[in-house]
Amino acid sequence: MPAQLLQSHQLKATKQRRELLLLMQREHRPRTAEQLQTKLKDVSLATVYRMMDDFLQAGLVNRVDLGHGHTHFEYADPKHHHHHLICDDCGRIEDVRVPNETKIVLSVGRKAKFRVRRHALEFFGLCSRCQTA
Amino acid sequence: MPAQLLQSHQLKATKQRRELLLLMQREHRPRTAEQLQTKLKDVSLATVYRMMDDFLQAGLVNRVDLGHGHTHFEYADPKHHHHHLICDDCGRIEDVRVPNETKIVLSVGRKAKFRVRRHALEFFGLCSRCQTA
DNA sequence: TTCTAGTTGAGAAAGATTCTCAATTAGATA
DNA sequence: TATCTAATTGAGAATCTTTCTCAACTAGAA
Ligand SMILES: [Mn+2]
Ligand SMILES: [Mn+2]
Ligand SMILES: [Zn+2]
Ligand SMILES: [Zn+2]
Repeated sequence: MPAQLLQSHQLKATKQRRELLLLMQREHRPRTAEQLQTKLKDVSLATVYRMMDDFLQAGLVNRVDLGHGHTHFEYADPKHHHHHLICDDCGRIEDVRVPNETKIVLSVGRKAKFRVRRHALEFFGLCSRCQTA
Repeated sequence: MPAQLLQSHQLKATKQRRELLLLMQREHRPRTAEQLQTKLKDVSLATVYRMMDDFLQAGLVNRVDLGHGHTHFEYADPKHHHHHLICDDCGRIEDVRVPNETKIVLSVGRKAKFRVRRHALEFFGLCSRCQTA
């Protein structure tokens, strides 16, 4: 599947790209370039970053800023669009869906005459466990 | 005003902090540490970063990720909470308010039993000028 | 099988942010 | 007002993340 998905975006289906895309589909969690490289073995870190640029352009992955000082990447499954709740205390990351998000985004864009192509949204605070503690 | 605002947050009202806070209140636009330092003169870049940490903790400023590879900071005026529309083409940045945002954020937090303390939201795409061109 | 534009590895380079530590200072106290 | 001390700052080194360079390699077209 990764091979065809890559080619449908005009990307050569190299071994490295197929492996990275498959890995990200399996993980479906925000990961740093370094974390991904570790699980890939035999792929240069520079190549991970380069592939990530390609995937971002193709819309296959999203950039996620968890406020850790380095970028995280996550597979962009259009069927499971979501955002994140990030605990300031324990660092736990939960996925969350925002009701009526599509409508909200469309209305914001329409009002400003801005064609919204993508958006980034994260919530920071205290997860349920850390609130009680 | 900056002096009292600082002290109300348990921050010593040093010359550097007063100047930086005043500058950010005037600019009310996302700025990098370096851009701010340039306008301050006689303040070390390390100090700008340190003050930014203090201000972030106090909730006086927000971190803004415009996707430029470095962090921007913006004065957090509670009376003018807003987000940004960032043009992929020309880089223009527009402020935008999201209707019923407070309600949406509260409902997301309630549903997940997560105490949301802050959130980051940016929209990327094409501004009105770049759509026609 | 051949050809070539696109891709990759390895390490250097570039940038951004943090750290170290001696010198300075805000503001509490006498 | 003068003194004292913990907090803050400047300068540059250090660290960390991301990008760049360029020679070697390969996907996929012919
Ligand atoms: Mn997720
Ligand atoms: Mn703004
Ligand atoms: Zn937590
Ligand atoms: Zn534009």
